Amino acid sequence: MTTRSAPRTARERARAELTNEIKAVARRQLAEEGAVALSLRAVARELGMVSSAVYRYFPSRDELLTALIIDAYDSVADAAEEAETAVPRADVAARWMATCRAVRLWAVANPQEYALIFGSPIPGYAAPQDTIDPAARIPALLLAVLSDSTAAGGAVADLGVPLARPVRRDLKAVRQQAAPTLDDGAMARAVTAWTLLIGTISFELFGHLHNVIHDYPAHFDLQMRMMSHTLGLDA
Amino acid sequence: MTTRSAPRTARERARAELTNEIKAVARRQLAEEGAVALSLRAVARELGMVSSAVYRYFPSRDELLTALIIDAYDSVADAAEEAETAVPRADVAARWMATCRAVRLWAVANPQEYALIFGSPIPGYAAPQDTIDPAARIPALLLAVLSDSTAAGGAVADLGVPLARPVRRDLKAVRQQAAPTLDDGAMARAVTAWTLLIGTISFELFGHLHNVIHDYPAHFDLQMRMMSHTLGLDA
DNA sequence: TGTACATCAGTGAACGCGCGTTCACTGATGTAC
DNA sequence: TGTACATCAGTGAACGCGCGTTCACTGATGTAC
Repeated sequence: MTTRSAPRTARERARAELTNEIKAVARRQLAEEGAVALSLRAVARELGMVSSAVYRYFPSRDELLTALIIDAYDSVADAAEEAETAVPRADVAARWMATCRAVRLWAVANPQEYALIFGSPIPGYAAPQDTIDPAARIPALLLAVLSDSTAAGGAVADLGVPLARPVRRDLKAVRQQAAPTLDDGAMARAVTAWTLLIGTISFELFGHLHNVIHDYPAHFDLQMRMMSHTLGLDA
Repeated sequence: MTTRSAPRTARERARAELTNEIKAVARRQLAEEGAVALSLRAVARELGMVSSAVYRYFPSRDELLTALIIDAYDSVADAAEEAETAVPRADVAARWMATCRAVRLWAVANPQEYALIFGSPIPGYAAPQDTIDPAARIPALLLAVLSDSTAAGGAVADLGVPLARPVRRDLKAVRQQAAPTLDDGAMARAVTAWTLLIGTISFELFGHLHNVIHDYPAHFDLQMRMMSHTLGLDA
């Protein structure tokens, strides 16, 4: 939802609007057929323009895909941040649950966009650098909650296993960038939490719990609450 | 690796062989271009036959896909079972780690086949009933290890949160079918473990740990060992 | 404010490609007597 | 064992479809003087 400096001329305004319309139509078609079936020609058709006209806005199909991917990351992160911000700062467990639930609800409402960013990579498509920052917003949010928790005296459960040196090296780099107050154990648990959050949603949406779990929200809540306990958030 | 009753006539033998050849070529093309790009025509071309001839063996593209999916489930389950069987029965922690590592190694060696079964669903393709049994083999293996562990006195870590009724209902149904000796807590942890196993591998293969984790095997081992500890396997 | 030129959006035709599936057919393999 | 008929594998042409991308073009919008 980045609002850039307002376009001045009619031409600039029309261009910004059509760019968004193209993305909106593409998003709709994505929702129906999946990312791989996304076609510039179909988008153009639905907009009533000739297929070559779309090239004035996106130089190739991949660029359109990239735009959709960035929008999806921003969209889910917006939802998560909004939910998390509404919770009193001191209640770290509730902040964690609010974040998790917001991500799941967004995913259930936008399954193809979810698959676009968390499903199998699209063959032949290489994600450019621009996707990195938006992709990091939710992990950053989780680390912020965990940092606030440990600052308030919360402690993650003992790992029960030693940390190998290469792992410590990797965790150190992330910590320095995103959560300087967390120790190695908390960082390792944070990776677990992030993996489990997305893993649980993917299992639900990709059908791996079909005929096994029937009450998805209850299942999700339990898994995330267990994680909350392990992260020391309800202490 | 199901070896059926040996085909008798030359025609039957040729048919079985060509069926396998088609699958093998399809598997190779899958590895290169991904599931969505899989085309009957390309497979036929590579086999030097006319595209319509493939229809003698698979009545449609979807049927070929189904065959590949079932083979993939069986292939990864074979690898996991073989690794798990090689470990002394009493060492449940080692059996758990052997299973996890075997699944990851298979996935790393066969990323597109992994994506076929654990990635985003293919739009327009509905998995038939035949995939259910092969898909259940690895979860069954994990439940067997956990059952042996609790039978020997091992205990999963306290959940720290109560189990809602709908969740208990779902867990009960699975237990009755696959692990009658486990209690609700162990069942809930088993779902976590299965989710985390696949989630961790998906994060690695789908690029979500790119530039974050550099030593994937060490990262994977740590996560699975932490889980082993939580499951009470190293007690 | 008015004109001359530059920029840009959108058109329409074309290139070259690949796909799944059907169908009538030839010729080889298998089976029953 | 030998023949007559039935089954099956593979051919080749065709149907009808959609795709991404390029290119020379018209006409509208914007800008500099």
